[in-house]
Order: sequence, then structure tokens, then C-alpha cells
Amino acid sequence: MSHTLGIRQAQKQKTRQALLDAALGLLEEQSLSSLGLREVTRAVGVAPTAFYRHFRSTADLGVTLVEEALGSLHPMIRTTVHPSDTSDERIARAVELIARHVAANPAHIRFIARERHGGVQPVRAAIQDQLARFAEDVKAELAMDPVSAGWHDDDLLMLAHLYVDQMLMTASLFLDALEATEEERERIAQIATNRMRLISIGRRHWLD
Amino acid sequence: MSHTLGIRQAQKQKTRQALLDAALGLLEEQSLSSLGLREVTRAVGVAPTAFYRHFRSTADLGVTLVEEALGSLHPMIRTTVHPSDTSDERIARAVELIARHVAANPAHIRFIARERHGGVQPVRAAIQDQLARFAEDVKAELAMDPVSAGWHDDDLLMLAHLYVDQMLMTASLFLDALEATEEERERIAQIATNRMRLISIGRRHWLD
DNA sequence: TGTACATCAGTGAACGCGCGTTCACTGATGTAC
DNA sequence: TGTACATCAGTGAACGCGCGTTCACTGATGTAC
Repeated sequence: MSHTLGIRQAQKQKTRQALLDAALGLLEEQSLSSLGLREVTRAVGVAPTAFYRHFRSTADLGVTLVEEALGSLHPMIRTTVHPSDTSDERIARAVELIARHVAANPAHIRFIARERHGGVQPVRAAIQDQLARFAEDVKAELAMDPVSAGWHDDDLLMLAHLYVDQMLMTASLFLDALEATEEERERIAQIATNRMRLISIGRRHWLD
Repeated sequence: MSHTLGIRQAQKQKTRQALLDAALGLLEEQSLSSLGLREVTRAVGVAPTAFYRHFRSTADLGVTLVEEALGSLHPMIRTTVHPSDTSDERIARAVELIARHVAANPAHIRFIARERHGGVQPVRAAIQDQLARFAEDVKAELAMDPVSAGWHDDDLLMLAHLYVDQMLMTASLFLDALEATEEERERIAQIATNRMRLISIGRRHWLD
């Protein structure tokens, strides 16, 4: 049997997670810079002062949310870009994966899109940091592809960032269409696919 | 002599503009959803209640800021994309123009980047609306280019949106580098240029 | 040009309210023996 | 297993403060004659 947390630790974790979940919910309709500590504790049903047992401030909570939203995404990113099948199949798979991820975690994605350029510096920095890591991951995968032979390192990283930004754009498009009809979402998937295709075509002819 | 405003109207306009300017300044370090009406009037030096003579709410002020930031940009966008000289010259000109515009209007650009996905719905809607118009403008210019012969209308619009998003990304990159060295800004210009080049290459081979 | 009245941008007091933070506390959980 | 003490997540009262909004107001500007 694996090591179990003590009752006290387990309860603390539970409250902490409840605070994170409540904050994420409240952030669907406002920015982090206007999120109040009392709002969050009220939503959870604990005293305002309990907040300080878990986070120094709402900015601190925000940084934790960034890790929660993006920290676990690295393996997914790598396999998405991995040069296995044809370019068009890979793109279709990526768009499908993004659509699913957005549908499964809308609040996390909204939070990232919103706070990427938001008013809370440490959170912005945490997001830039994670996205830069994604770009490094993507670059490493791209480098393995024969198509990348002869490319400058700088240009590979440029392309990787372009893909990462594109993924986020696509996610944001799907986010705005969560309530829309199936046809509308299909239309968006088509546009996102074509954007990716155009970039991939540019990639193939980069060294012409 | 052209028609002049009355003294009263002129003074009102002046106060209104002071409120907009003060708000824009305060928004460099926070999001609109946390901007207080009292903050703004305090910065201008008028009574809090004076705010209501000009705007219904900070959200209303935000929508006005969107128009101020983007409304006058249409002619610039069109001429930037206009197919005059070679593709590489056009790209270099566009990147240069964006760098200048960001340096001249950093607060406006920051505001747009921040509130595009921000927590205030009417402002988000106003930004999406303006960006969609930009895309229509760009599409109209692209359509005039011989390179676009044989393209589907949908794909032209897709490309136009891709260019618009790319311009905003580039602007955002320059924004983060305003305090940086000349070399750093040159590096960013190079990356932005290469992103645009790659997209243009994809465009030229789209129908292959 | 002068007078009498209307308009309206900006004022200042007042309101009820929720905010972030402090502090000493409680009582369940953990630990040492 | 039982006891005595330590730890610490969550409490609840209290604080000073700034918020958005209301209201009746003032006095400079505008207008009609």
C-alpha cells in the first residue's frame, strides 16, 4: 500500500483545491486583477482568513493556476507535433485534440488566454515561461523531422513559437464557440486546420 | 474660419479626454475589470460624480478606448498590405510600421492586447468587431493581388485573419521589448519578419 | 449691446457595503514516551 | 494501548479604508428677445 497523507494534510489539500476551483469559476467572468480573496473564500464556504493558510495573495493563487492549467500539457504537446504520419493527418489530429481539451477544460484555457496579457505581472511571467517551454518541446520534435534538415536553429524556434501561438489561437476560437452549434464548431475546426496547413506549407518551402 | 465648439462643449471634451487618458495610464498595470471610477477621476482631479457626465461605467469608457485605439488604424492597415513592391519589402515595411506604432502608442496597444480576451464582455466584443473589420480590409487588399487568383473566398478571409493576428502578436512582442536594448528589438523584428515570410511562402504555394 | 431666463458640467456631502489584513482563539490531528 | 503535550488548519471579531451611486447644489455658459 502506498504512502497516504495524514488526515490533516488531506483536508488541507482538499480546501486548497476547493479555493483553486472556486477561483477558476469566478475568473470566467472577470480578470485576476479584480478577483477578491473574500469572493473566493465565500464561494468555498470558509472564513476569509483561511485563504492565507494556502496562498499569500490572489496573484500567488494565479501562478498556481497557471501550473495547474499548463504544467501537465507537455507530453500532450510533444506527441501532437511528433512526426509520425503525414502532415495533414497530424494537423487534423492536433485540431481535434485542441477541441477536446478546450471542451474538457474551458475554464483553464480561458484563464490562460485572459491572463497571458493580463494585469498581474507574476502570472503573466509564469504563462510566458510555460509557453516558452512548450516552444522548446515543439522545436525538439520539429528538429527530428527530415523536413527540418538545413534549418537554422533560430528559425526552428521561430516556427515552434508560431505553432504554439497558433494552438492557443485555435483554443481561444473553440472557447468562443462552446455554446455554438455543431456546424459552427466544424467551421472553426476547418479554419484552424487551414491556418495550420498554410503554415506547414510555408515550412516545407522555407529553404526553396 | 471653421465652426468652433462653444466654450462649454470644448471644456467638456477636454475633461472627457483627460478621463480617457488617465484611464489608459492606469490600465498599464491592471485590467479594465479592476479599474475604479474613483481612481480615474482622482487622477484627473475632478469629483467622482463628474465621471457620470461622460460615461455610464468603466466598461463604457473601455469601449470608447477601443475605438480610440483601433478606429483610426484602417487606412494604415490597408496601405501596409497593399501589393505594391515585392513581398519581402512589404513585410519589412509592415514590421517597421508596427514597431513605430507600438513605440508611439504603447498604452493603446497594451490595452487592446490585454482586453482582447479580458473580463469585460462589451469591450471584448468591440475589439473582436474592429479586428474583424481589419481582416475584411486585409482580405480586400489580398484579393487584388494576382497571387490570390483561384483562391476560395473563405481561404482569403482565413489568411487575412492570420495576418491580423500576426500583426497583433508582433505588436505585443515589441511592447514587451520597449525597455530593451536596440539589439534585442532588432532580434524581435527579425523573428517577426521571418514569421511573416513563412506565412507568405505558405500563401504562394497554397494552390500547388 | 443689455437683460432675464435656461442649460448643464462639475461639486461635495452622504449612504451603505465589501474589501484585505491583524490577531488571539479553538479543537482536531499528530507525536513522543 | 494510553496519556500528555505540540502542531496547525480554520475561526470570528475587529480595524480602517475606498468603493459606486444618489442627490440637491452652483455658477459659468448659452439663448431669446
